[in-house]
Amino acid sequence: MTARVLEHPPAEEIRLEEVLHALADPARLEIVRFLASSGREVPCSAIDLAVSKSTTTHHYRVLREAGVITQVYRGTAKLNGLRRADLDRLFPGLLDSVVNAVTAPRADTARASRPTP
Amino acid sequence: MTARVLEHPPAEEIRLEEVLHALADPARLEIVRFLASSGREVPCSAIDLAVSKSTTTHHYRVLREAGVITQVYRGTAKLNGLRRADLDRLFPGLLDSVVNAVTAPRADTARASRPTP
DNA sequence: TCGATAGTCCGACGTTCATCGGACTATCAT
DNA sequence: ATGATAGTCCGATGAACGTCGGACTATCGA
Repeated sequence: MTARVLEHPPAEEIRLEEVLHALADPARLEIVRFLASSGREVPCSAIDLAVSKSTTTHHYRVLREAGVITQVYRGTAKLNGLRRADLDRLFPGLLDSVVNAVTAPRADTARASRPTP
Repeated sequence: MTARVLEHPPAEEIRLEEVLHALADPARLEIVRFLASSGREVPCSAIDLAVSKSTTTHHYRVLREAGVITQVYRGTAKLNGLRRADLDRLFPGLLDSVVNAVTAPRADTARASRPTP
């Protein structure tokens, strides 16, 4: 059918509050860290999140709509990449500080086991 | 005269996600920026937020419980200060990047609107 | 003591959020 | 075509959030 094109906010419309909100979730932070460390575009399935498939889709959309990542269809997959250049220009140092931050072990213990489909 | 003491999370318990969430609100971001630029402790009333008094209290509490600010009673006032040392040690560069970020660039400079991955 | 000042606490209300299962669509390889 | 793979869309649900007014407490100065 139609080429499935995904909406991305132009760099000028990326808002700090939205970026911070997007980064303020453990699953999304994990995605961003993975993308930052891998340095390339990866499909959603490359990152094993502890949530269901629909929730995963939701988190990627939040990141894309906040301007944190790009998403491009490629075959049945969808490649996700960090918008590092845009973010580094708009908010210098932010991405690095978030990615490099050493996170303390969470007091909250039992991690929900991933639902079995 | 009960010494009204406020609970602050020890530095080891400050979690990045909570800090990001605390910073992801316009009112709270304004508070943090004010504190960062003033470089000293100021009472709540020093920052004129566009919300009610009870909402203001709420925002300061969120910041304190996330480990972003300190709050100390002094007379009828309550002095708020940035936990810059703790934050800079735990998440180097984060505070500076958030405080120095230029927010809301206008659309009149709209050139290329394609994301740069 | 009294008033003014500074902030807290307490419901309440509507919104947004993260999460899920399940049905669905799109693409590729065979 | 068929099946496998990858992700989307659609309600729904319960929790968290931002917001408010208003009554309340604590402190200070006159």
